[in-house]
Amino acid sequence: MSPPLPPSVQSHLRLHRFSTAPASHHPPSSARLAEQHCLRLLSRCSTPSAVLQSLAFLLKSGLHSNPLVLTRLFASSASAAPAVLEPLVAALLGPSVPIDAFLVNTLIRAHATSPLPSARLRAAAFFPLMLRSAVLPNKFTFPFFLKACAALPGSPGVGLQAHAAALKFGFATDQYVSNTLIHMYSCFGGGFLGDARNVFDRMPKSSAVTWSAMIGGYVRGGLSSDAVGLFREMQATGVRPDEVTVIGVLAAAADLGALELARWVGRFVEREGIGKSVTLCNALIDTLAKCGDVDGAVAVFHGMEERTVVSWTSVIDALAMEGRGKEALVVFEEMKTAGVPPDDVAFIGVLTACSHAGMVDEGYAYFDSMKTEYGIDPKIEHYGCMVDMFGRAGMVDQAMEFVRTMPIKPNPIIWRTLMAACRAHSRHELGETISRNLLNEYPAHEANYVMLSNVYALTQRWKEKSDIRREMSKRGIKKVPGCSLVELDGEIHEFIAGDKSHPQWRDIYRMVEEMARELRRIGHIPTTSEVLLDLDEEDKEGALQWHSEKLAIAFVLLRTPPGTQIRVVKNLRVCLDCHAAIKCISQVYNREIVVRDRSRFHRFKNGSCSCNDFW
DNA sequence: GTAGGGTTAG
Repeated sequence: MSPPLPPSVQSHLRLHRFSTAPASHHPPSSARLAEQHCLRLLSRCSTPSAVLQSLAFLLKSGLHSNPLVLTRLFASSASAAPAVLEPLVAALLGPSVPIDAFLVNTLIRAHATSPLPSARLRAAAFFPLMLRSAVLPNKFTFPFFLKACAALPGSPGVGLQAHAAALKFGFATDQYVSNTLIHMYSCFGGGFLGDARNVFDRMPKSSAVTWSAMIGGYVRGGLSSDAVGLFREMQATGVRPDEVTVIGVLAAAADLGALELARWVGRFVEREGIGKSVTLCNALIDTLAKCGDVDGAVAVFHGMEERTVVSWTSVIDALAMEGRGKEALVVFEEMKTAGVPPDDVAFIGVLTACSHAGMVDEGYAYFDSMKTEYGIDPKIEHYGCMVDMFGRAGMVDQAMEFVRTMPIKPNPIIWRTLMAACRAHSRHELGETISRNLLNEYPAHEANYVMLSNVYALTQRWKEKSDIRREMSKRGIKKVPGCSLVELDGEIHEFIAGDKSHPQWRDIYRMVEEMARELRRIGHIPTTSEVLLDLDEEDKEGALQWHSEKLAIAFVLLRTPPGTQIRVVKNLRVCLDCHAAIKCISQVYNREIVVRDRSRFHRFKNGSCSCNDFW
């Protein structure tokens, strides 16, 4: 059904009828008039509803087969709602419309950038349509087409065909096409990163775009060290990095927790006169925060002339990560006062802040306000925050009831959040039930085995526990090894639990032993029981003493002068024993130790931690 | 009318 036409269109229709009446010598063709009107209308189409109205007019006036009008409409609708795109496609494919490359290109682009997966899926299908209609692709076709394929990382086959077609039509060596190929392959992940690198290596000429695409690809693939390495290579070749390149490097620094690098990028941007756009500042805020420099992040925020909802959200997240929930809420209120309406992502930050600071009532009020004040439908992430909030506060039954009654099907993350609550508040029976269900539904996920095994350990059911372990190894499921990173003099050093691959491992292990002696001297008792060993997600085989964070801390203690801050980034959560041990280390060695966990920051100083043992 | 980029529950 067509929506009601706006008054302007209705008045035009009247005008239209009027003008079709027999007139003077050169009667203007009604089709021509309507087309002109339509083009005028479309040139003002900036909102989905405007596009929809134009569409209604098109269908009514029979212009939906006019290629010029259609092309313009597709271009206007690139940012419009998917609901608009669907009838457009139907309009195109229904009547016999003369198709040219321009039209198909526009169509591919409009669909490739749609937020709806089904629309993106269709984007790539327009290329065969082009060939069927005996239209040759032009130089604009492949960048659009490949970008559409990049949006479908689940079906790399389409992308491979696209690459083959680009070769066949002689466009594969075009700069734009090559750059997009790098991007596309790196979006596919896994071994395709090698294909991206292949394209990159074979390009005779490269630009900042080329390097940025490859750097971004490494970051996306979790190879942030390689991204940084490639950036250094880029500087050696003399290609001038631009804003986008630098944003890629910042993402790498954020991933690695490399504060020195992040600060260096800040200075580099100033020195090189790279424009400090809102996007760049947002990346800088996020990166500094993820490297543990919240105050630096806030300083960047305050220095910005223009701020978007992303800027505000980044600061809120930064504070929430440090457990500074009250401050995060203050910023959220300031954002609203500043006239920036929060979006769904901002609410995730706010709800996380409430959850981590134990502010259940506030959290509930904000959750309600999403819908009532801002018309935002909560997504699974928001429900997840609420479950976490109840769970952390010890309201496990409320959390369970919340999950039972929520309008979205709970996903594994929701169940794992509940599990964490059960573990923290000793609700072993409920935990076991959830854990078993989870494992039945998702038998390929290692985390689910670890959880059930932890429940058995907590209830001293060693037999069941070892059964689970056996099941895991039988299925070839491995735990993710614990891994800690530290940055020293611009180098990133990586430590894995119990590994001896570092060139200085002998010194490091001696230092760890010395640390253990010192800790015992002041009365720290290592929690070596198997229960606690398994409480962590860390590999069971790695003895507590050789947990990666301890190796990393020992290394930095050896290599830096007294009083220097120690910063560690860990891929998993810190285990109970390491948490207690690091508190003591901060006291004995008089060092501030900042550990970025999988979920938050811990600042150890004078024998205590900023998380107040609540994490 | 063409390429690379910022915030997201545990």
